[in-house]
Amino acid sequence: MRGPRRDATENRQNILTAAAAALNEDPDASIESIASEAGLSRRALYGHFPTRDELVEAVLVRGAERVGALLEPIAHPDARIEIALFAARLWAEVSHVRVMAALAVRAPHAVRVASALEPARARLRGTVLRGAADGTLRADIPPDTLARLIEAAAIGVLDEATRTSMSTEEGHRLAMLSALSTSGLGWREADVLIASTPGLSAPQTPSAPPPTATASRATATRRPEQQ
Amino acid sequence: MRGPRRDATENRQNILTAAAAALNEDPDASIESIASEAGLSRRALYGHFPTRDELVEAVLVRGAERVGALLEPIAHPDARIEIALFAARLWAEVSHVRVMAALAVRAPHAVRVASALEPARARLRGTVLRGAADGTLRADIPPDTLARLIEAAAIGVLDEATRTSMSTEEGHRLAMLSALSTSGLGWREADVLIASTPGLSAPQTPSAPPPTATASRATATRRPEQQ
DNA sequence: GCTAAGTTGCACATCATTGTGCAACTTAGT
DNA sequence: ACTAAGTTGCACAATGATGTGCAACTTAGC
Repeated sequence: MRGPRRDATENRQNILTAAAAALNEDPDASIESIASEAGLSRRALYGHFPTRDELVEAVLVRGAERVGALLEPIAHPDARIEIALFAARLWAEVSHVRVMAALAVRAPHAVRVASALEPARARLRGTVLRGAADGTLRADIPPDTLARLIEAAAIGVLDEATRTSMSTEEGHRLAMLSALSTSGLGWREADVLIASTPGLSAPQTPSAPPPTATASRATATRRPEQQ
Repeated sequence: MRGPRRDATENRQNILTAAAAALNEDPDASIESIASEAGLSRRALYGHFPTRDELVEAVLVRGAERVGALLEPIAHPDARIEIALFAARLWAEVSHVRVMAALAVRAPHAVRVASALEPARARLRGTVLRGAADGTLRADIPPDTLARLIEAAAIGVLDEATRTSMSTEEGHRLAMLSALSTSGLGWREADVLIASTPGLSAPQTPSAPPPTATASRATATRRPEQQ
């Protein structure tokens, strides 16, 4: 009789995604707003997370894990293509990535975000390094710096995608183009590479195609009093 | 007998730059912290700005004006070069630009920042449009979008510059490279363009004495501090 | 249908921050 | 040296958000 209830653990996930959405549009979103977006009372949140900070932390870790897991299986002999694939996959996780990017700016969380993202970043650095070594990527910028610039460029696209409603295909393409351009490719090269490489042309998202972040808002306050 | 004192108006400037610096590392910096950074008491700030919001607003407007004024005189028949020049000038105003970028994310200020930056952005859009029309810039991304991506890329460099201490020369070069790459140039093209165009090669800061080679050690020297 | 897990609403303490009022002090400008 | 402009420090009210305690209620799982 003392097992944790099923709907409770599932609520925990709701809270996390609600928090991600809320923090996405305002990094200072209050517990209150997060709770209402999750369809719970403020008080109930404390049953799952003892502290706002721990909640944010959880969102962070979860996001970083997702991104990490998403990037991990990607591999390609051509560093350029691998980077394009990175960008493409990142696009599938727009909201998570943006939350982290937004929180990374806040002084208090900066360190945590950094450490949470480290694995994924290390991965990118590795790819950039390889590309610089075999001449497929630019050689005029130190690899470590270049890796961060690519990341920044990718996040730029994600921001842009959120600001203007952008179709999934368009975002997918832009993310790759941006990453490739920053990597040193001329725009024609980039276009050709994308067009001629099977697997880059279309966003093959089997799961859920994320349109553009947070859909529901405003009318909150209402809680699900189902049967 | 009733003229405003000289040191008071000069304190106002101190406050603004202090606020810029403080908000730069934490967009939520308290009045207290801003005051102490400016060397004044919290109470004294209210003698200059009635409200925290108005202070932030002032920082914003000032930053936007600076950037606007900085970009306004730039003109070049070649859109690519004009963009490189934009990036270069932006580099000279790192802190101001970064503050605005950081504040642009905050929900409350987003609109104001946007409108304050509008002139500068319009300028960039114009240049991108021209470049797209005459074939010097990429044609695979809608100009308006491209303009924002270039902006994002530039800010990415600025962030990177702030994170790692970066020499003035390095930052200058990176800012231009990043903008040009996003604009569609291949890295070799970009390098050649910069090298072959007089006026792009070095950060022409009349005030700061160019570090005479002796200083630069492995660990990059310092980054250009604002006034 | 029992029961513990989970939720709710409210009251309450705490805390950080903002913005004001006021008296005393210091300084710039004349 | 006189005076108004500016500054300081303190006290104080007002928020707004966080986190806790508690009693009552609802629901999932057995």
